[in-house]
Amino acid sequence: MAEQTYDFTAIEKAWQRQWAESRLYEAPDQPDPAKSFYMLVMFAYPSGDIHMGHFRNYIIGDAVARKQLMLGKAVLHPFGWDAFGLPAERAAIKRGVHPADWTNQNIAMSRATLQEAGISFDWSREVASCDPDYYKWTQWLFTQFFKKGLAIQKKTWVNWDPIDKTVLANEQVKDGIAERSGAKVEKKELVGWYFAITKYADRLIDDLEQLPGWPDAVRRMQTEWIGRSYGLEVDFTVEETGEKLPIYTTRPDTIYGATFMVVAPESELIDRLGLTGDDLERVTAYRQQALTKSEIDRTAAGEKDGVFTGKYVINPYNGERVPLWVADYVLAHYGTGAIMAVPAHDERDFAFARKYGLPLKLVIRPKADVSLVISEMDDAYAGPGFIENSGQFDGIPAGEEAINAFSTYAESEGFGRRRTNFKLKDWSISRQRYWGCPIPIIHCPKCGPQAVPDDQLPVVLPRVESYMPKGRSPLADVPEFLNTTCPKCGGPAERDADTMDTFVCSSWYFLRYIDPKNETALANWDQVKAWMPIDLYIGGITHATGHLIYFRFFTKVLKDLGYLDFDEPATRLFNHGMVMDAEGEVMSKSKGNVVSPIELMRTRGIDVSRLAMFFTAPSEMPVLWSDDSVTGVEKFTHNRFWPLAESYRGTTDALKQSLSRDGLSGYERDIYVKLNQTIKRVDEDSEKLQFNTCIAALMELVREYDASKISSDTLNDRVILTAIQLIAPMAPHLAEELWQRCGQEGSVFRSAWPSADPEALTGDQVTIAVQVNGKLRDTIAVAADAGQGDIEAVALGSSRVQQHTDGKAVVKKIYVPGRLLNIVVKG
RNA sequence: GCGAAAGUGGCGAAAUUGGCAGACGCGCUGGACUUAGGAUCCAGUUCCUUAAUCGGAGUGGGGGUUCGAGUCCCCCCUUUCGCACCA
Repeated sequence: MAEQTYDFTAIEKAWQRQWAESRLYEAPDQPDPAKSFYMLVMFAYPSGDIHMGHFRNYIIGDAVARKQLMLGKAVLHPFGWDAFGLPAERAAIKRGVHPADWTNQNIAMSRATLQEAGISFDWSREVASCDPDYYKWTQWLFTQFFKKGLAIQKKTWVNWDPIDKTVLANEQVKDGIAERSGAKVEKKELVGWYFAITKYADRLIDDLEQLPGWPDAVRRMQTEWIGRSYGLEVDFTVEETGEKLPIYTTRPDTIYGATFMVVAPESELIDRLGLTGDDLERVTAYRQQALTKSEIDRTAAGEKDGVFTGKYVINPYNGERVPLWVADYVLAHYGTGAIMAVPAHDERDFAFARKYGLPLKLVIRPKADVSLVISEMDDAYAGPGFIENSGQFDGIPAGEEAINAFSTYAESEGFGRRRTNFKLKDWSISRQRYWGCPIPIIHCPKCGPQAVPDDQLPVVLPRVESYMPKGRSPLADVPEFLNTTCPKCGGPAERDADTMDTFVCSSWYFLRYIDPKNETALANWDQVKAWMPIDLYIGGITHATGHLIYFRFFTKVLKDLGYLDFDEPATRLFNHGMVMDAEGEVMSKSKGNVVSPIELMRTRGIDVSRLAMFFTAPSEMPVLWSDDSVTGVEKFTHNRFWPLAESYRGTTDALKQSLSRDGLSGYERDIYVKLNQTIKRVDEDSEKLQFNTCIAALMELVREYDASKISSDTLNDRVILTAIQLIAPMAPHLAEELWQRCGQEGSVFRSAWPSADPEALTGDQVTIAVQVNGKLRDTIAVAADAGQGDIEAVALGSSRVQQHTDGKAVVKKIYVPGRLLNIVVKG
């Protein structure tokens, strides 16, 4: 046979055409749930180019999807576009292209790239969140939430982005900086829509235990983000008026040590204090400057400041009178927006007390007979100990036991109650921007906010020509959109002019893939039950406390609404590592260090590019990409793997003929064992998404394979066909071509994934490491079935071993079957 | 500041989870074949010592548990990530 070189371009194009024609990757609508696999990668924001990070993400999912196909599963492996959002608007303003056109162009470009890359997406199920057929159901979900009281309108202090001129959710602000625009976030009081995610806070934490297939890091981050704490709400009272001022504390056992109380500047409690004169002036001035400070300036660790209100409050436990302060280190939205300050035992209160000369009072002694001395303290004491100076509670160990005693007392006296608090806030979803999903609410002056009836959905986003951010939604200036009639009374009414946070659109897209063209329902719920939950969800860890909480929340709501019968959307989550340049810098256009995957695939081949990415590091680790990474796998592919087909001998049914270790001898037996060891390694490591070692195992097999030493045609062909199957998930075009060249019928992806012959996983001989006192002294080759006695005899006969045992007494011998013998000597 | 994860050759990494450290690959060195080679093939490649074996050291540093530690425990150092006044 004339040697043929590996013409990857022709091969890759030809197979992509063939796969599309045979609709190999189209998923059935209603699979057998026991034999289905939902492989999901996070859908993409259509920025126009596919970078190395996308490429890595998608080839990992692709390899899994292909292996599952070979395992005989019905595989759903869809893709789509997270298509609403601010960058489209920015591009529109900058270049004068309408956001819809800009988005559609980018989708077309990105889709073409992914199709050229040969990823096994089922393109017949593609969705885009900006498509009215899609966002009709985003709106329908909103109305469902609204009817259940889970979409609520509130006036609250919000994160305001002064550059993008819109509200941001908590999850979109990092360190007081807006994630997208980079602006310092300001506080602003606004009316907007919220999803009542806090009602699900407990379940969102507790159900994480149902997710052993999720990385611990993500579960921990979510737990901390939701931030559950158990504490006590205690009513202090204003001395003059007797009005209740509740505080929240997780340490009620330190309440006798409260020497002042602090209220957040936003708190309306202050308005009810009846402040006058200097007090009013001072407090008002402080409140105003605190509120105009940006989030980052305000929360910057360091100096705390505040002002005295001139008022005093009474501690209900001991009747003590303590001063009431206003300070911005107390957060308005957490607990009651007010705290008791125990400077002796809380670091922050300590710092504040020192700054303003407020007194300290000790209520915990570290040991039963050792008290602290205030004048010697340069930090608060937050350690263990025993309660003191606290009347009837003295002597109780501080912490859980004391907290219980104090809490029970407050409840029985009626001035306090146990409460659970969360750091998680309700999800702010109103955005004062154009390019988003319209909120399907009609504001009627008589009937209040009304959900748009189902038969009037979708509320179509009108095509407007002005989308400059002005601090209120551009849709508010479109009378044809705005003016409508109330669905309840028929009177004149106005539509809500805000659009939804794009994270709403991405919280349910995985359901739409299952039945993307359904016009009468979000999806056929029977089909949803057959495919869901997602078997493997792959994406970056950046979404740990955003999207990955939101989509769990949506799933739980839909379960409560009776549409779903499961609590969690994805049983296994995998966060792939980042792709950076060779110096470890994040790739970005401004740095000019971007490597284009499409360029790489065109010059070196798709499969070689994939193998290079897989081989460089296990999937969860970061990759510092350099084109040098390609060299090794490229040589392997062209010079070692591709020529395998020429050694193929054309046995019929080489994969089905029976072969056994006992029926073979010499090299044939060795290569048969090696083949089965390789199957086992590739199978196990690919399950863990460790494709780097899968490739290493295949390299070893191919190097050891020598056709000239094999007389059995069946064995020879078995090795070749199996190797092709094992590499197929990682190098699909190459495998498909070789499969066909070896005369196999149909696609390699319809062939059965190899399983290892359990009788053929060990060779005839094993190498035993011989140690003396734990140090390696020799290795000996023995028959695989040799007993411990035989092995000890050989080991003790070794001169290298004797060198270290002569003249010494053997104390004991430790034998690890098939691996190691350790001889312990003394003297 | 709090929390978590990770530190293994010149480089990317492997190590059956407590059992031969460095598989596989890059790079490098030497050789073969070549008019030529940045192609291909073969051999070597943790460090020290050695002609080579032998021997010794070795998984960020220090201690510990164990017959045996990259792996488990304690204390440091460094890096990365997450949270960042949540009372």
